[in-house]
Amino acid sequence: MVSEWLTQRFLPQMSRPVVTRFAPSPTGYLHIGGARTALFNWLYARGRGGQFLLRIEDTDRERSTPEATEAILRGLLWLGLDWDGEAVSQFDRRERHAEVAREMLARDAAYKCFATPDELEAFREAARAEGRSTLYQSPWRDADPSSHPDAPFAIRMKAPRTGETVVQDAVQGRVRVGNDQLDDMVVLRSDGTPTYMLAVVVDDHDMGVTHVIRGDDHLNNAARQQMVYDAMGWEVPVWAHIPLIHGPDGKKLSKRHGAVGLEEYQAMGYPAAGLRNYLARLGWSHGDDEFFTDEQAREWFDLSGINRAPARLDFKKLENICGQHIAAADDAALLHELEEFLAATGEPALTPRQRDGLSRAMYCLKDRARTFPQLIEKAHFVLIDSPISLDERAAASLDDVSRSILRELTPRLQTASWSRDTLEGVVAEVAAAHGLGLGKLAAPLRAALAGRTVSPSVFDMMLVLGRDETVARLSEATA
RNA sequence: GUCCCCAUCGUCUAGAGGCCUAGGACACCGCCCUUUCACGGCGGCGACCGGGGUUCGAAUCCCCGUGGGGACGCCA
Repeated sequence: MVSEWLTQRFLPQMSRPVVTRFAPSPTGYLHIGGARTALFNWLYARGRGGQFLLRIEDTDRERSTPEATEAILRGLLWLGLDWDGEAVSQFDRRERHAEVAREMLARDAAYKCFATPDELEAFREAARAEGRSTLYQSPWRDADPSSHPDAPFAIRMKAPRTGETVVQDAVQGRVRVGNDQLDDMVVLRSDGTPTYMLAVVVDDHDMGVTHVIRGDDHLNNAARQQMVYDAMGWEVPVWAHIPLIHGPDGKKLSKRHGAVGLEEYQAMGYPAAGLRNYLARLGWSHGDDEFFTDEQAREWFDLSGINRAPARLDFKKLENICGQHIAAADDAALLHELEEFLAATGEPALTPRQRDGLSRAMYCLKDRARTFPQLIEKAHFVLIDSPISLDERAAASLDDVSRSILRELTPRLQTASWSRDTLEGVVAEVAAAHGLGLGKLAAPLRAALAGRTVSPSVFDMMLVLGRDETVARLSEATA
């Protein structure tokens, strides 16, 4: 029992060096679901010393745009998913696809179909109206070649009409499809261009792809595509059809759920490492592990850990994971990523002074933020210039009494040694002298230093700002 | 309509016949820590879709319902 399960899940994957691929069609932005598919392929290949390839499925000339291709590449790069070699253009390989179609014709695995698109449409309409199956059975399948008209034709696969096709899937298990459900799909259009069904198989074979990890909306297609592999005598890759990502309401992810394109996630300020972690964990698990590094993900990732049910996007959890990654990140790397975020969203770049301050403040900022905008918000005190403006609540906490106490504190800070212990001692003494708790004095101090009522610890701010700036802000606030 | 896939707390999930009084994480609610916001700590709430089998024993295996999703193009 167990050994059979092991055999089914693992055996096909053990023999060949792993080659995976991501094959998006460049008709828009990079979908967050597509990004996860890419991630799974990347994780699987990288975790096994294999190759991760990229192919742009641009055979639909109407809808494919170079801008969309650019957006996809940019998105993958931002997510940190590097591919091996050059991205392959499927359109560029159309001659090869046509060659395979002709080869299938020669092998009698395919035939010329002279039915026109109008005839097909009429057939489907009638079938639908009568409640019959819309699967098209071409009269040309068994027609005598000598009776062929001198007209444009499409090349159709000669699919078996009886029996069943079995798709052995690493995620879905053994999937059986009755051959009466499979029609003679077109592989080469009457204009001589290949269809997706043909191109995908030829390319995957030629590129040496061993594992096809893709959305389960392709599960049905796998049965059809196997016919092409069989017709050409090619080895069928390991299939792994992963469930799609759904919106928070369980419906197919769409615009109305908010962010769908990867670039929107970037613009919202999620760190790439956090998004990788979250996306990897969505529909895949390794025991109870929730927070992990890329190294761990590569080591742990396996097809057997992929769930079969669609998963819903949960922004709260995404934020939480991102917060953990920000907290765990190296200060310098985080600053660099923050600057890239600023650039990507069209924000003004940091001044040298701001970068310097941020770099010194990072230690007390990063365990409080889940996204880059939050990080920037927390860093407000170090980003602003004198004279600093107070928001309404900060202004309210700087009343006359507070100001007079701060005026008393200022000269003492001018002579105190600039360490946390000393600063805490000095502030505590001044507070105590007025019969106040630390909290009472911290509020106006915070207002004076940050112009707000929410900020990092007042002592962290003083340490980051330094004596001169601290004293300057206090003098300014009490003037 | 036909075919395919799926089904554990609100969400992501652990679970491979006895380790399950069903575990973890996020969210939510308390309390603690605390100079604010956060972090953190402790605790609480909270699920095996329904019905039949199989078995000494079922979240786990089988069947039927139900509910979701996907596919049915000379789109990809």
